[in-house]
Amino acid sequence: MPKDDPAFSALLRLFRSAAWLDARFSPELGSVHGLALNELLFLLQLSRAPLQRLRRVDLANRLHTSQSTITRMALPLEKSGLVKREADPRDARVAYVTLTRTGRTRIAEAEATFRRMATDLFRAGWSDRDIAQLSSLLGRFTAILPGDITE
Amino acid sequence: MPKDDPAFSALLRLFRSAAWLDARFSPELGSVHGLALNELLFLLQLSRAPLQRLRRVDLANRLHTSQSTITRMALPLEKSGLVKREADPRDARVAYVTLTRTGRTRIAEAEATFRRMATDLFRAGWSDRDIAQLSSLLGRFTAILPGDITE
DNA sequence: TAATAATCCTTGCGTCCGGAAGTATATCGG
DNA sequence: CCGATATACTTCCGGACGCAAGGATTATTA
Repeated sequence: MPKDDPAFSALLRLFRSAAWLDARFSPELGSVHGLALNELLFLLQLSRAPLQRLRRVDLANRLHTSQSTITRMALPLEKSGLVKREADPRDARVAYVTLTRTGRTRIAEAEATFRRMATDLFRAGWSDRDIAQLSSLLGRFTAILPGDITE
Repeated sequence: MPKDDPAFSALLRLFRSAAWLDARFSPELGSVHGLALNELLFLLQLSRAPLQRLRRVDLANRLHTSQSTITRMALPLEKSGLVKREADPRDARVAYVTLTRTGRTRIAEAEATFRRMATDLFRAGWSDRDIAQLSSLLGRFTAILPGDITE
């Protein structure tokens, strides 16, 4: 067993951090806007997409989940009017998930509180340089992936 | 909407990275050692604990999951002999989860392949300094938490 | 000491998820 | 033009999870 293995510890800490942050943010996010973290990321992808819409396959790839999960997640969002179903005139197989006007305002509000939670998270003991560095390093993973939110 | 918000993008990228790495590592890990990623982290915690054992509550806190999940996860691991149940003579409420001898060898093997996957992950375009920096920055989150694997 | 509260674990229930199978449509090769 | 293959989506099924309730044991406090 290696004495010092930065790659190993970095990976472990990444998983631990994600699990911790998920457990920490989910309750507040759900109680404030009625959205699970997954749903926020779902809507965030749509808000960044051209025409505010995405095919279900692409959404699945961007969220690293299965197509069946997208189908199920879209249903309640449609029922609450945040999202609507659209057809593609060129290809009858695809069913776009499109952000509605109310969906846009809702995700804007949720994104605002999410940003506030993010800044609060780094308030204690993090310099601006630290945060930028962490974002940059993690960006090496996400840059490869489809749907990187670079703003 | 802020033009540049490093805290926001860092948090988003952290979640995206974790989801991607989970999807990437789980299949290989499962096929090679018959262990899910959660089970690997489960056993890893035990292997680092004094006497190779932990109370179920502590295990739940370290893995950021519920007690009922620990109860259910322990069952198949007991059946395959990687883990056994132990009582505390001082407190009849606790039921330790203890790593068995076969469990020790199994987690050692799985940890080895996990380390190899970790180094492979950073092979392209990452300097040793980058990896150490990422590990250090993420360590600020995990250092607060119980069960930090610092080796 | 006795009642109350706190802790540890398990079980039941509802929810969410991934993979396989099924349906519909599009594309490719002859 | 037509069969074969590929793609997009949905549905079904089994597994994994969190929460709330319950049972057992320990700690606290009057």
